[in-house]
Amino acid sequence: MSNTLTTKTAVTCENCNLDTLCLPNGLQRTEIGALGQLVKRDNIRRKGEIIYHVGSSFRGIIALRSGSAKLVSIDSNGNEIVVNFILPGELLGFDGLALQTHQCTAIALETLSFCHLSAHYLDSSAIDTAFLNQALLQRASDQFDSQVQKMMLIRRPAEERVASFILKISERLKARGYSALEFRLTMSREEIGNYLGLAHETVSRIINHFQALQMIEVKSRQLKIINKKKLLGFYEE
Amino acid sequence: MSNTLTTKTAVTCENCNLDTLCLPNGLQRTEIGALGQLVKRDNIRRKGEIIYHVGSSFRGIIALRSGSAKLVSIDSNGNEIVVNFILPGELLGFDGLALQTHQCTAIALETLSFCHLSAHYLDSSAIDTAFLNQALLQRASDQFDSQVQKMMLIRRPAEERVASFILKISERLKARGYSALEFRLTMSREEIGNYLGLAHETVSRIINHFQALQMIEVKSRQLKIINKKKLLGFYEE
DNA sequence: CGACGCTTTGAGGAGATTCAAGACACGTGG
DNA sequence: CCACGTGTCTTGAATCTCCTCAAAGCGTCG
Repeated sequence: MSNTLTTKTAVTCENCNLDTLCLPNGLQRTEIGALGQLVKRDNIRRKGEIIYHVGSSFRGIIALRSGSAKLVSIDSNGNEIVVNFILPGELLGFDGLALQTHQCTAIALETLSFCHLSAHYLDSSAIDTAFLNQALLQRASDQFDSQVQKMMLIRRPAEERVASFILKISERLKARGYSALEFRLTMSREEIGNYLGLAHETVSRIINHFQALQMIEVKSRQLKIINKKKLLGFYEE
Repeated sequence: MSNTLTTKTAVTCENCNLDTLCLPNGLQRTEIGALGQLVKRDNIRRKGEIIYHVGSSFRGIIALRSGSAKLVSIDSNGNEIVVNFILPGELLGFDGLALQTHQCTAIALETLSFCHLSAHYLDSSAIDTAFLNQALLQRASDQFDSQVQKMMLIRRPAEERVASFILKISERLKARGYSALEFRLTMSREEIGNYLGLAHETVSRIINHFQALQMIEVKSRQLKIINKKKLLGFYEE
């Protein structure tokens, strides 16, 4: 692994800059080292390519190292809904845990790289599984909490949903070391609308309305937050 | 525990009639016995009483033995939404797992009883925690899957949501040994509407519309499914 | 048996969708 | 480097679904 052609030095869990966000968070130093042995790195996908497909057997938990992805669910009529967007440092794959078969499809929104913690080791005792299981359980529950939060958001008026969406993306990017106030959306209006339960025209209208109100500046997918308080005010009244 | 005043013999995990639905499902006989030692039984709540409250510290996973409950989430503005309804044999409490603090409130819809697997033992090694952790992980993931399913449902037209709701309750009751075609709803129209993202008047209208179409028979909360195919047809076109 | 809460039913209105068309951005090839 | 084409984004107008408000009917429980 150390003789790659990249200019970077080999990345392990021990020196990964996402370690505080990713699964190792909370593990002992030695355990992180052990975990590092079990992880497959340097997986790459390009825009539109699939990370895993609905119905495929669960192969493990995935940690996004760079780039972004969307998690979509498809019902029996072929309706596709965006369950979540995944940013660097975030985990992916919990939809395959319960039934050992993925219930969703994960698709790259841009070029991305990810690490892969093989399912084989999730129930083996290669490392202190008690702690790892605990961590996984927490992450899985966290996914549940997020869905509940999203459910609450979907009940709110369209403008609140969009305001909240912008602010949440901002927060998540900030937590990962990116600018909180100026960033590029990697998903289309259509995908945002699908995620928020709105038509893409509605999303577009509201985003431009926010711009007219001096809350944000938008140019296509480039977004700049001008007045965070006003945005917050939309759903904290 | 065996010297209770009830007429039933003492219930343990080993002789509980919900064993195939509850957590022990898949455990070894001896492990079920061990698990039984850790469970607090005979907890009772009456209609409207709280099982656990949002913000309270996580004390463990709960298995509903009889009766039904609702799981509600409350946002910063005091808006209350019904996240889920819980039927006998179903598990509860996963909203407290990630942050060790409950994110939701669980409330009895009628008189109910439940078992309580103390959180203290979830990370101790009193029994084969590898297996139990695995089981818990699967249940937690299952909760996530359910929320994704619900998310998809909420995108559908109101009539589909109600049809799906009726059929899902029917299936869940059937799996627990109750009649699949005739049952009593333990929740109000208001609560159904809240759960499905509809006004209670809309729920009422649609239920009565279904009755006019000879799909169901309704008398207040008593419900009888007359034509399951027609109901299915509403969202499987 | 009376009161309260839940359910039903109707009318009107608001918010978001759908349909349609034009503007813009981006990647491709000349 | 620019022209072109495709897909994305914007904007407008008409429509529709579902909500809100209002009031009456029913059921349930003290």
